[in-house]
Amino acid sequence: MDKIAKSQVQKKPAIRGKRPARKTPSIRKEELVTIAFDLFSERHVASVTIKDIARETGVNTALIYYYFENKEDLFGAVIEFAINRAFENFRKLHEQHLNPLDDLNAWINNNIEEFESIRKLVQISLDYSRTQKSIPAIERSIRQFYDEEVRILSNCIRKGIAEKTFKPVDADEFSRFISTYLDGLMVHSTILPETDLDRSVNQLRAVIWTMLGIEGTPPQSRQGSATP
Amino acid sequence: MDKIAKSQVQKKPAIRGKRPARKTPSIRKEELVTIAFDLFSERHVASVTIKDIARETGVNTALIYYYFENKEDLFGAVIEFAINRAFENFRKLHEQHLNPLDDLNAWINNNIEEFESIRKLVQISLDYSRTQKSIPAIERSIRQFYDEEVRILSNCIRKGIAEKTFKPVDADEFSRFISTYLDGLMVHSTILPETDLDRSVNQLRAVIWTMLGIEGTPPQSRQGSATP
DNA sequence: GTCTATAGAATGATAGAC
DNA sequence: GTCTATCATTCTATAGAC
Repeated sequence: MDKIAKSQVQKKPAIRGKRPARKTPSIRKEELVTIAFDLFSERHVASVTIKDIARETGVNTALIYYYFENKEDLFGAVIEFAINRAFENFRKLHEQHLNPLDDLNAWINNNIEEFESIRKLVQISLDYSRTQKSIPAIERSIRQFYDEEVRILSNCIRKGIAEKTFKPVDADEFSRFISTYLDGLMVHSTILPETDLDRSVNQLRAVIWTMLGIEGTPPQSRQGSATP
Repeated sequence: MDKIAKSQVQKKPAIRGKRPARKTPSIRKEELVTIAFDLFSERHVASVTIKDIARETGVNTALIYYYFENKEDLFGAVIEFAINRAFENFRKLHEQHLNPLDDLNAWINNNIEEFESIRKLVQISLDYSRTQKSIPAIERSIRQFYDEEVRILSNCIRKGIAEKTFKPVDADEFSRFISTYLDGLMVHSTILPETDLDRSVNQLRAVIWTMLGIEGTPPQSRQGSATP
């Protein structure tokens, strides 16, 4: 319900020429959730005030309460939004079924490309978890997110093992291991901003390649190097 | 300065029989920091009120301001406390130099034993990092903590490689990898409380053993199993 | 839909008695 | 050292005009 998609930018022919800022409910709601998402991931929920969100969005405080019951409600919408977006990405991985090795590479690359947005999601999930509040729907979503991420990888590894491309390992267990490492990387890059992501991911690849007994060296990622 | 050690429970012969709660400054300060540490790791700094800390400690709000300038000052003291405690643990690992394999096991076991307290430290460091506030001393401490943790492990691995017990790997890189995974495990166990720690650590051992080409199966940890 | 204005409820922090 | 009392500020949330 209440889908938030960044595409539809239909501006609705201005119901009356009265006020300039008037927007379609869905658009405005999307805007608020998006901005709140960024703020909540940068700072903790309790540190972000309704005023901050209003200011950043360029609207009045009261408007937020027109769209959301209260701050907690908005927070819930933000988590839901972030998880839905993550799931949309997973779909991409589901569709293309190449060979296990290419699938594996696609999975890793997806994690690199989406690193920032996954990092934010993880951070917010972490904040949510430390709330004593329990919202079953949210908890289910978070769990599903992790399950799905691991499931895709696990399937790919299992397939590779079946066709003897990979050495036999416990696919579920090893997938969870990889997923956990990536979470660690997200924490690291927050605590120590100088963390070299490419290097860390290459190290991960080295481990995966060894564990799965893949021939040859894994593809290296090297994005921006300051000194050539 | 202002060492906080949980041992010295000297109650100081009650300066005057006037009030029952009166305590030595260092004792009281330690008490406040310890309790604040627990609260700050369970919930975010901004979600923990001075009143919460006062109530939990069994003192009045004003007393906190007798020992600390303000909330931020207390937060700083808490991080410092947590890091110092972590360093004390490292010392233990520095002293006993057995063979590389035993040292490696000792390092892993230390991480299991201290898991909860390290998890709290990481969580608080993460919270600190999201503050725009920059306290150089704190930042240095956090960095030192990670460096030291990795350095101990790296030395051990390097030694093992030198005496041909371990296969040659980039010791620094691989140590950082392990440290990152453990951070991930901490996040995981917070977000998904049902996370099986023993299992996750065993999986880590499996990876380490393979990467370092260690003969035989790694020691398994199995603490409490519900169904036998 | 969006804003102005403001109520009502914490919260961080201080003055001063004991 | 520790407490009582209280202030100033900040923040969530609402009522009501446009």
